[in-house]
Amino acid sequence: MLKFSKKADYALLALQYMAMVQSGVDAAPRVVNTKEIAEEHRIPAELLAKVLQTLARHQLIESHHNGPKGGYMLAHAPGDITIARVLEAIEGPLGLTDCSHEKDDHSQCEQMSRCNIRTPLLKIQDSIVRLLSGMSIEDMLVEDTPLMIVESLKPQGVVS
Amino acid sequence: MLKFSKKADYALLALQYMAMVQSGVDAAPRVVNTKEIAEEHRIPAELLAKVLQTLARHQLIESHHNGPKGGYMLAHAPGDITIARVLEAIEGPLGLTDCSHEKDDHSQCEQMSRCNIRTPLLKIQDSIVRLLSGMSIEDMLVEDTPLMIVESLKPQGVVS
DNA sequence: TTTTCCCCGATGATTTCGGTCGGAGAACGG
DNA sequence: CCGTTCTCCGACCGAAATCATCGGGGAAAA
Repeated sequence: MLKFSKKADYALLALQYMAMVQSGVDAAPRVVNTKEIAEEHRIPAELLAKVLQTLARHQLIESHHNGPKGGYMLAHAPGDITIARVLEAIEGPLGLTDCSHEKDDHSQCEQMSRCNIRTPLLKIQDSIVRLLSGMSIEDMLVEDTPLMIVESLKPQGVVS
Repeated sequence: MLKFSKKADYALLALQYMAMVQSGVDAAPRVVNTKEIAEEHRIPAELLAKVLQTLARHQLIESHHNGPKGGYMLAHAPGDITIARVLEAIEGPLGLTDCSHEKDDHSQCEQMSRCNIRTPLLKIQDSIVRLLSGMSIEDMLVEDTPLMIVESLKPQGVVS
């Protein structure tokens, strides 16, 4: 459960590789093509191509279709590309429930009035989104990944 | 993305309802049956039944098959039933990637040696699991759900 | 005995996901 | 100048998981 799709994995893999190439020792803004990433990570090139197309359509990377020397480049600084943005580009708006992005009226979900778990789940979802928004591709470059601290505030003192 | 399955939704819904009945104004440890929950929340009874069976098999609730007065009851205090436990019971061990529960050797994933995103993703996963483990069914009973605070620590000062 | 409940298995429909195919445009080599 | 080669791009298709349903069986209460 909570598993990323392979497309999301490939997207993160590719973006991390592109950031590593660009921000690496040679600061030359090189253009990388699909095959290079696919061979580097031993993943099917066709599926990766579709993932990169989606990323380009969402402005996360920019495509240079210049024939044999074409390819992709990051459209933003690695620190500005958050995990949340990548996931939203690949798999649409992220939300735990179907009713995450609906108004409080009962337009869609009939049983919203009887639903007692919507509010708590929205809280959890908000925390996860904030978590994913706090980590960027740049954070995946360093060896020691920044650690996320999560602590829960319980207003009323409940006995554990 | 990151969406819960309907079975997970039904499980949380049912557990919250059972907790509300048990910990409500009448502290009588009443037994609730499948049909009652299904009609209360307007969800298909057959699927809910299977969900409850799964929860019982994982010791989260206990079944009382006492004929017409049979049903289910919480097996633990609502504060001891975390969201993480529920999700694991319904959908198996939770992990962002396929290689979450593998050792560091290359037993399964061929490209693990080339995978530069495994460590960061494991960090994120750990945060999410900690988040889901920090919230219980009891927290879904109160009106104002406890809020989760997430903050990221960036060890080395990176320019934003 | 009849009803009502929990329990388990098998089945079909719907959606998503993973993967593959041909087409259009631009640079390189002759 | 022209064809080849390389790239990106969109449409297509089969496989797999999921959602939902049904039927059979056992046990306890009415």
